[in-house]
Amino acid sequence: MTARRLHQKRRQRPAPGLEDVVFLNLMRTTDALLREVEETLKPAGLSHTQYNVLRILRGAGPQGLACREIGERMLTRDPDITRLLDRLEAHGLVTRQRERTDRRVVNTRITPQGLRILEKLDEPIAELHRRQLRHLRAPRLQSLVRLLEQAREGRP
Amino acid sequence: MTARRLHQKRRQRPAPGLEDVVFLNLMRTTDALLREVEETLKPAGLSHTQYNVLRILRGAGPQGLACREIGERMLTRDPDITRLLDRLEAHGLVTRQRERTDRRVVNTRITPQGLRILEKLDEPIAELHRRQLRHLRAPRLQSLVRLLEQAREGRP
DNA sequence: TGACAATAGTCGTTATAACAGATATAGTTG
DNA sequence: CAACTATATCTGTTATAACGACTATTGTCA
Repeated sequence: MTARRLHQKRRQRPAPGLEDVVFLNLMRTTDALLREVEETLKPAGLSHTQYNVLRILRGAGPQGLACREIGERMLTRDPDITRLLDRLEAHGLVTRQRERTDRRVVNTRITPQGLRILEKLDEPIAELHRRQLRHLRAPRLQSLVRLLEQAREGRP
Repeated sequence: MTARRLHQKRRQRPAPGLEDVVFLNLMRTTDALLREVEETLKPAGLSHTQYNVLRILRGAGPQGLACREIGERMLTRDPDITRLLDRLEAHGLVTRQRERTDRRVVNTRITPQGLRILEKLDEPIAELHRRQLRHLRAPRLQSLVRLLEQAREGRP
């Protein structure tokens, strides 16, 4: 047994388990892909969170959504939807309006300008994702999706 | 063909490709797992980025590392290592010292206190990861790792 | 109805991330 | 060796995220 770099402290730490390796790879891969997405969004002046919210609002259609519902649909939960929407509203990409029936809720809708920005981004983003994952053929992508779903199964 | 919710705008958007679904699931899964990790780190007063850096420094051993090297090893690239280390230094978890041979570089080392904190977290974090992924047996975890590696292949 | 809890969102504050430019030191080359 | 380029880090600034406390409105039930 060669002794090179066997610091006494090191030996005490158990070897990293497979689960830790999964987590590490998840982080690295997500970070790598996300970075390129943000690069693509930068010219439009959107963060990926803002982009995500705009897509949610487009998906919701003309009747709009309440803050809470937006929060529930987001990819990466943000505890402060209010100010996120403030910024989008300041840029004219969404409008807000208090609900008349229940005056607690504020309804948010995407504006035509917001829709235009999204439309201009649709194809570049789809193209990017295709390029990012072009190494993998459909069956592998499907396994990946299935494994990712399973990985977060049994969780609130 | 039923007409319910066929808004004219909707039809124009192409159905989301498989690659988009992969990306969505990556984001969701990473977010879900990371959230619980941060929950576990909170009592120790560390963000996951800080935790990551401490682990890198522990791995580097007593000779320490330069900022740039830390940056290269991080899971999620941070453009401002300086202030991240400032905070860790303020909490007494790392020390910094200008290199004598090359006075441009600043060497950062983890302190005994930093090591103690890490040691207290090692088992809870490993346990969490095991729990998070207990649905999946080793072969699946291995496929997942392989697919994640492939997904970020051919990239800087 | 009137007190109380639940819900929806907002605001103040601090911490951290992102971006751009500045500073100091080291290598390189005519 | 002087000028130039590259490297390593730092600083100023703005934007965003995270955490709590706070307000307004609605629902519930004695």
